[in-house]
Amino acid sequence: MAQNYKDTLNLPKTEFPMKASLTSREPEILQAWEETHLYQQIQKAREGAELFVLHDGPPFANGDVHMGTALNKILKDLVVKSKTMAGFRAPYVPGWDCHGLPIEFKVVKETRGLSPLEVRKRSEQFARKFVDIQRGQFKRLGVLGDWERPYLTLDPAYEAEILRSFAVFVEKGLVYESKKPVFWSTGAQTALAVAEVEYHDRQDTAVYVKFPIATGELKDKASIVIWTTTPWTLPANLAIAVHPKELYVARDFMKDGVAETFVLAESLIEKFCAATGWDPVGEPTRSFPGTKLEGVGAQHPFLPRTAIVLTADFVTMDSGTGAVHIAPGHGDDDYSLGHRNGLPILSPVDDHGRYTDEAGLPQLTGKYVFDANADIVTILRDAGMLVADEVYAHSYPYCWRSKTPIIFRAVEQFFIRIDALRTQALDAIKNSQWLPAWGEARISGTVEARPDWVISRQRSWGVPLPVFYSAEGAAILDANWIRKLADLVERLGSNVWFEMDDAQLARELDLPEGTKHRNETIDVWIDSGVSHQAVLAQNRDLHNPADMYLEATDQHRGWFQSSLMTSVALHNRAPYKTCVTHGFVVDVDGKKISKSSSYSKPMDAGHFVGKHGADIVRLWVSSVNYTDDVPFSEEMFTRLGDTYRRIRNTLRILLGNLSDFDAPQTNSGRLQVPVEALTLVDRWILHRLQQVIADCTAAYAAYEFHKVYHTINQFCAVDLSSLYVDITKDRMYCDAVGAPRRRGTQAAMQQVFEALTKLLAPILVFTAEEAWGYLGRGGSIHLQEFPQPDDALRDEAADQTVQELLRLRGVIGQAVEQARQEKLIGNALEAAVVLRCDRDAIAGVSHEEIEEFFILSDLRIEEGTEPAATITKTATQKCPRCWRHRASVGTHASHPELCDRCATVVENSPIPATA
RNA sequence: GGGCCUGUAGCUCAGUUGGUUAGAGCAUGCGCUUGAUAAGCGCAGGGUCACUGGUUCGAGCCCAGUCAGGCCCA
Repeated sequence: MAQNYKDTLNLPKTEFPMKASLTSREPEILQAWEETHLYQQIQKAREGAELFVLHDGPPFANGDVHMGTALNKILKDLVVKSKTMAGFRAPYVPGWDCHGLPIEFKVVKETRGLSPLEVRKRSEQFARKFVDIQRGQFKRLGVLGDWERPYLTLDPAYEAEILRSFAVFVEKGLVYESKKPVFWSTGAQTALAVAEVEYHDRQDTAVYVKFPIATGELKDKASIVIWTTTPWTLPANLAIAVHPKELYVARDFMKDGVAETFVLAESLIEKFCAATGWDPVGEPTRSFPGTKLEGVGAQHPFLPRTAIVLTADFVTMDSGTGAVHIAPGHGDDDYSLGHRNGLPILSPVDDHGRYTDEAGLPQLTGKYVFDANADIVTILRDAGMLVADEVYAHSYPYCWRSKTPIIFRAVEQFFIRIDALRTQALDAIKNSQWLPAWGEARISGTVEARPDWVISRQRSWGVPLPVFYSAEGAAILDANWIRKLADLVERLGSNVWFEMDDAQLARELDLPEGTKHRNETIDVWIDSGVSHQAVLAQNRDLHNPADMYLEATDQHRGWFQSSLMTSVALHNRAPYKTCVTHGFVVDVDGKKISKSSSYSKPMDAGHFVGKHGADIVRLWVSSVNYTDDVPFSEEMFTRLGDTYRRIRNTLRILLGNLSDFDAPQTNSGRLQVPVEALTLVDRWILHRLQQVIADCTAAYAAYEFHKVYHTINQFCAVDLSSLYVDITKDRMYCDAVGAPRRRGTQAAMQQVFEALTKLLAPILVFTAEEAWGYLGRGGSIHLQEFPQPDDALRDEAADQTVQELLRLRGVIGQAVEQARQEKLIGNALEAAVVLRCDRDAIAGVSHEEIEEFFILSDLRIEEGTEPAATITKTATQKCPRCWRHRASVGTHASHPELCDRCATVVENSPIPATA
């Protein structure tokens, strides 16, 4: 019988499904966006609005989009979408870094023995393939942008801008040539990248060699002993390095009746003796720190030259003598130490790894250095400079291609003078905003410390290094020639450099006859580093400098810096106003993801999009504080699914409650009912909504997306779901359809729904769009602007009163809970509650509203200081329509079962046809 | 080894210029509801604020060190 009354209720009605089915619904929405050209629509809608340019740092076009890439791209999209909804014109032009070793390496690995031109053609195919793959994956994440016109560093027009920028560097005298050691394959006669080196076990002759001290206090009295596993590098020795703080001694040693005074690290004496058979004799001498040796000259063991003693932190005490043989032409540390101290680069070895005349050993000229090791040992022994030799087993780098041991060899490289830019760069850093603020210290640190920038690469897949050579072989850096080349490249692509022979190219560029060129390329960090010039300055929709760069923290040394340097060189300012950084994706234990094998596969973003949907991935991004490392786990995704469902159901119940409310089709934002006509809870929820709007828009403006997430989550779970929606159920369901207080609540809900959907739109791009569609307003939510807090809807008094009521609600809740435990009542609507409290605190709220607020049937309020509630079972009858136990049940003649409110409603409303 | 950074409930986050008993949501447990129902509501448990020492009347917050973790160097 009671069932009959269900049909007289205004239950929520909506087609908005409870189940999200994101994995199938998102692609449909995506398709609709494509068909309606949503991105273009948005740009058009913001025409003339203030411009905000987030410049995309180009990811490498290799591999699938993983969670780290997704994090970065979604953060960028959150910025772009929130700026757009804040009223800015925020175009987003995505880009890809297409040149460089990671791609070339994969191509060369697949097919070996390709010509440079073939390598280039295959690399381009490879890059374009992954541009397409990644583009699809980024779009699937809900990232909106100019996907049809991205920037690619391999575009001829882009390449031309790289060359034109290079021309400016040349013009300003920033580019110079010098030698620098690189991994060199003597088998393949080419420079190698770290990735092309593999390590094999190998036995070499290690030697202890003495360098008689030739200057200072110990002149002619002692010899510094060095240890090396590469005797062949000794002809290139120019210095000896000692640690500045470690202790050294000058001490007598004896072997086979011969006594000598050696200088070496005190802590290594024992090992030295064990390895060489020399024994210390005489009194231990006083030790002294390495700095004391600084500047001392020592005679080269077999060449007429003096090696200078330098101090260096890289000297370790794990092996050798604590005195390190330095050959600036044959080692990285050696090079930088030599460079800092003004030593020349001596690298007397040819492409095949054979000594040249420069080695100063005519009898060995032309000999392969690894074969010459034995000769060097002999020379040392004959000269009386060999302290000891030993067979030494170690792991040694080999060329992965020719399987020959590699050598460190200095070859001509081109550099950019950082010293000429450093001061201006540091100023530019100060003039930019860094988020978080410590980013400034971090990039300043790297800029202060960085050495000159090596910009030449002995590789094929890149923009040609625009250096020409005279017939005599002298390098020519000419800005005008480079500009001519840039024009040619813009027309025909950079392959011309590799396709044309010297004569052809000279003719094409109108260069002197006999001008030659080589197959070297520019460091790819220049490619992406000039994107401000090649993209921001070229695209009329954008501007330079950008408002924001947003990348992971490793880019302080990477793109943030390379872009800064090139921009300072070109314009003497930073290419960005603000740099935002985010951390890396780490697992639950805060460990690097790649180290945890369990995540090796599912780290692809596609895995999670396919399993949970892009909106969940986006919700993850929004939920974390990205300035730290970003935690990630399966559990988090489960939790996020819960949060998502809570938000979705909140939107759904609001829509359901609004089904019979005539939403205005045009003007949004206007409350449909005068505020004064609203009940307390309505005024309160509108007040809360203004706070939520203010908090969320402020959080968006500060790029603190996790605050948006938490604010909305809290608002949905507490204010709306457990309070407002729950409290207003009675009036929404049971009041007459057109009852003023019901309409008032709908007006408030309308406000809440609209604001909530808009505030969610940058994060839950698909769900917000879907929900927006049910409002019947038409168009995409992404064309809308954020709501603004309306002071007329703020109501501190209502908030105060509700805070008081919530305190009392807690007291009642506990009492009701206890009554339930005691089986006194089941449902709280069966309870008769006597509440003792300070009546003044809730003065002005009608008894009816208070009962409704507490969701009670039978409440009596008595005056008291300390709030307390006592529960008994109510004596009144249950109204089968509204389920409240009311004294008025049975008083109505035509509907004796009903309470007076319900009886009136039923009497005055036509029973729906379905009944 | 150096530079920069992080460390608050099982998870994600709050925690104002140091000032009562460190908060929220989710998760967990126990109930209620079956008119948001592969939903909703209530109540409860859960923290040596990484650790150690210091400054202070008082420290999650300030200082030093240790441990753990991240990025970049070496």
